[in-house]
Amino acid sequence: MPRQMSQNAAKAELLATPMQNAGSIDFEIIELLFFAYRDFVSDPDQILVKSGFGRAHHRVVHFVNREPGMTVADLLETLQITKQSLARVLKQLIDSGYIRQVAGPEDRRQRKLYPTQAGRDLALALAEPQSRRIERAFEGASEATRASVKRFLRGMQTEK
Amino acid sequence: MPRQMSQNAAKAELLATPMQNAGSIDFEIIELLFFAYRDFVSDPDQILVKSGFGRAHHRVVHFVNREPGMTVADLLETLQITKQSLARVLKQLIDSGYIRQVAGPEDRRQRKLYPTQAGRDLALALAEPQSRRIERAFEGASEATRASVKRFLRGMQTEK
DNA sequence: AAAATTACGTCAATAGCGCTGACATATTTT
DNA sequence: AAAATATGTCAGCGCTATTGACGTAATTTT
Repeated sequence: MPRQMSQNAAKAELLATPMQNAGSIDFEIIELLFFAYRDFVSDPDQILVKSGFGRAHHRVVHFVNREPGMTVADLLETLQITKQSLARVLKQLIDSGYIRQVAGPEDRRQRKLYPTQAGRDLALALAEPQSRRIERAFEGASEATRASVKRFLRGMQTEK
Repeated sequence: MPRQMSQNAAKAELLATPMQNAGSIDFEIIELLFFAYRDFVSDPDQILVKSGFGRAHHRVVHFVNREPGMTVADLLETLQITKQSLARVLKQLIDSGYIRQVAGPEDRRQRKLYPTQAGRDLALALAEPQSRRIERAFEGASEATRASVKRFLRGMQTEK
């Protein structure tokens, strides 16, 4: 029965069993991270499309608001992207009046970045739905639990 | 002194104070999520470039391994992308021998997706460094803490 | 003072991954 | 027979990232 055999051979290479518990890998939490992060960024994404901006603009406006006076090099270090990637996004935010550059007082090659009031407002508007989502996820949680989650997230980061 | 005044006016629009504690928004955890997720996906990304694949391939190969026999529609629902987005990625995985399609036994319009052994191996290889990272982040944590983190991540998801 | 380095900007080309819109085919349902 | 469904495909586009190369101004080193 060559026909049957070849069918079996073909079928034999297909795996019908769900991947789980393989080598003590927790696939569930891997998926939870994927879904959680996807929905977490979906809130600001919806707001950003209205302004013609994207996720990259969000990141820039966020960190400049968090640390006004940071330099372009600081920002590249924080975001871990290339200056060519940053260039367009930063230019658009400056042209749109959300961020301004000031030559460094000591080192005038540097461009210190500051938010305008519009930039601050935008950063807050983007953070708000994310914050609400986080509060909802923490609903009923103790301070200890919040601390545990933060410790976990810190532990997920690559150490530099 | 019009010159001085215009200088002051320009400066007045720049905010030098770091954005923090505004309206009880926890900016720290927002950043922790960003950094944690970025580093979390960096592990598989490094492996994937060697095969000429990307993050989208990872997701497809992951979920097909988690639920062998899922249809294209199931996958689109899970990933929440369009079929056009999925098409190229899925085709490449099929052409490369990581995934196979089988016509649905009841509804022959359906294409049930199964991993090959190579597909299973790839999914495991990609999950492994992520799992190690998660274990490191949980190092010393109790079962209760792990459960709390999972509950938090579940709470971050948009309810359907 | 000249040379090297640094901080930043920019031009050009490319890749990955998502999107919309339109159309085609096979199959199942009505 | 007609309508709906599941899937595939073509074409074009947008956003974000990449590498490589080059330019300019300012600072540091020699």
